[in-house]
Amino acid sequence: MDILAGLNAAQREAVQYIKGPLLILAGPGSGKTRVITHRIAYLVKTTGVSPRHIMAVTFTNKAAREMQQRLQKLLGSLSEQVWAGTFHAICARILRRDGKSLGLDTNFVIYDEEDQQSLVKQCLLDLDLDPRQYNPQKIRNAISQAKSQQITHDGLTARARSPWDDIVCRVYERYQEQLGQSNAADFDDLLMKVVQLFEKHPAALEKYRSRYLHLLVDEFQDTNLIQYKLIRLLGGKHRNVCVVGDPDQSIYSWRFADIRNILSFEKDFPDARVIVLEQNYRSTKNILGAASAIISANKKRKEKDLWTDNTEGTPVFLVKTYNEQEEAQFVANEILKLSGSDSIKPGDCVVMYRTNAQSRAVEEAFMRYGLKYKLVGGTRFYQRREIKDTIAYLRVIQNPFDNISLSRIIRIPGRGIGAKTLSDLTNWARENNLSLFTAVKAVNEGGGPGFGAKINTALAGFYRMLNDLIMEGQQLNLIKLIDTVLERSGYRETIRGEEDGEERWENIQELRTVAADYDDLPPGEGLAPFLEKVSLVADTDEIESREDTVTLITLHQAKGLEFPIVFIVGLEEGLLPHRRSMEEGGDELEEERRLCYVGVTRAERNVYLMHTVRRAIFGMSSESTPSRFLDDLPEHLVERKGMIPGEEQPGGNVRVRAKRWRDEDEGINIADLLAKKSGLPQPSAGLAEVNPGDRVRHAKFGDGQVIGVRVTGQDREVIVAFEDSGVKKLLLSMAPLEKI
DNA sequence: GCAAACATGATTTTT
DNA sequence: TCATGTTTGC
Repeated sequence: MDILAGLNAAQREAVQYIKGPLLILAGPGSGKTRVITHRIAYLVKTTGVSPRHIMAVTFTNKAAREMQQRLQKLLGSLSEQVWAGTFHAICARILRRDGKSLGLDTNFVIYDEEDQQSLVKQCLLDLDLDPRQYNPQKIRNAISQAKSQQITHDGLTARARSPWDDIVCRVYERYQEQLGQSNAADFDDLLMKVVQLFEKHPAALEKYRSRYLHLLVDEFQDTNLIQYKLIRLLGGKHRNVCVVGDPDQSIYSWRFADIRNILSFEKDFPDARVIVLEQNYRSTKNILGAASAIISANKKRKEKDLWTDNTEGTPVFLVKTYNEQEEAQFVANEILKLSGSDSIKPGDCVVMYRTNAQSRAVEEAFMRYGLKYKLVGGTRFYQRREIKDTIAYLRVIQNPFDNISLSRIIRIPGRGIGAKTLSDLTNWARENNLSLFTAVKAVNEGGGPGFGAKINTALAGFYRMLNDLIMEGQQLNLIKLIDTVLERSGYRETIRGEEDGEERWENIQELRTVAADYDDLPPGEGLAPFLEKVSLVADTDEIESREDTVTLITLHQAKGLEFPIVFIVGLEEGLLPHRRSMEEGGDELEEERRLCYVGVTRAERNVYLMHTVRRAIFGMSSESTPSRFLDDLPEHLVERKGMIPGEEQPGGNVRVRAKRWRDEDEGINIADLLAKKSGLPQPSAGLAEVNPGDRVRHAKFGDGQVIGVRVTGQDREVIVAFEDSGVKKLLLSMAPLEKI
């Protein structure tokens, strides 16, 4: 197979330029992944580089997996020798192997954000600081930010400028101490410690440098300082570093991604070749034009000239609806319409939004319309309480000094050990500089802070159970171990008795399925790799896409995906751009704009940019203003739908508004058919022509005059001033009203 | 120690 | 509005 076949000139150049630093600026839909994988294949097949000498770094497991799969197709089994992984997975592996000199034992646990937060809270308590006064979340974030720049506790102390900084520093110090005692590393540590390792131990660095002679980095615009440092260290000698990214798609600065890394790259590698991939293979001309218009308004930006050979396509639809219910209803209606008349299926459609809360209205409408949907994100699998609990048990078995996991499971299920006991125990452990596990052991041996007989018995039972499980952990295969843990701890019984216990239990069974991959390993040896896997994986493998299922997703998560039909809802000031990014400086606003750009550039055929007149936020409905991003759309690329300016009437002329997207549709209205068939209330149906000023008669209240009409969800609320019964609010669909 | 009342504050979330 | 964490009463 010819590796270069089907590549355009720029792509080909990027594939063939293999010696020395290379920066690829890849516009959306420009075949970026193709270039990376073909480049690797080219290195191996054409220039004879051993796949063992290639490392490819990604941000997500999904990206790593996809890369691996595509390499498999190009290279066959040779592809397995390429080290393709996420920053965190790669670093974790390096630390397991070589982290001893940094005080990390090979079986260290990896703390996720929730664990980090618990630890911060504990540290605050240890330091006699009130967690309500000093927000643990903010402190966690500050520590994470410091680590992302390789600023140690000492370094942070040196630059502390305010009382708040001092608090952060004190917590940071204790926090690191506690991580050490628990033989734990948080996500940031994985990176920071590898950099420390390489800086302190040149031999270790040399080992990896001489092994991985070709380095590729995907989504380079999302790297933070420490990640870039790592790349420089690993690639600094052979300088065969290829980074691929798009500054216009940088949307993770709040995770400390630093767009300046792209500039630094050109400074640190002055001889770097820069290749820009500008041809787009994904979208129509109109969509690309709209996207370019939006992103061009950013000031701090490298100009890129995207173009496409694709057709012009339909205009970008600019849709205005009254509120979020009608917005969602429009989406549902449109999807049904498209899938009736066009070659489009619901599975080709995606609804994107800025905040997760916005999915609600969409879900409700989809349920009414009988549309299947898949919500991406939400409460993620490994974040679920029952999953975290189960994993915490397993972690303690693997590493009893893991204080955070131990304090999680000691009270669950209830075994007569409560908050008070736990805090006494924790304090005693702290005073004696012991781990929680050792403290429990001490109580069992007649020491400890001195509890009553009842608590002593409870703790003794807990300690015995843990010991048994630790022992048996050595002798059981993973699945048997998990079953034993759930049974012996009483967790199974407890969880199944709870509300939605069955669902939770099924989730645990799902975890057990993941464990099946490690069940064939010899007794005792499956646990460690299993825990590694679940610590570094944010989600279960994606459910395969189905033809009949619409995807609901945040704009952030949509990066890297593509769909024929894209709906972006809530393009309103305060939502997109989000109000929190409007407060200060232009930088965050520019990022919001990039977010919008990412959304639009996901589309292949159609884009619907939607906004409302009123939207409920935190339960309170208020007027909304169309997003400033919409102002930048050139009129000739746009077609308006929904409420058309100039045609609306003050007071809310319901009929005209509803008509717009229902009656102009040629052909049958599938939604109506569906609704009738299923016997569900027909959305937005039965709209009587009622306007303020009309005289009406009510069966009970008598005659009156309509003084207002308001849209509420699917219905209209009519306010009528009755001659005899006073002012009443009535639902148009329910009230026995007739016009007189 | 635990359940129910109460207060609070609420983007985005690759690992 | 609603989910989460904290206080309160048994």
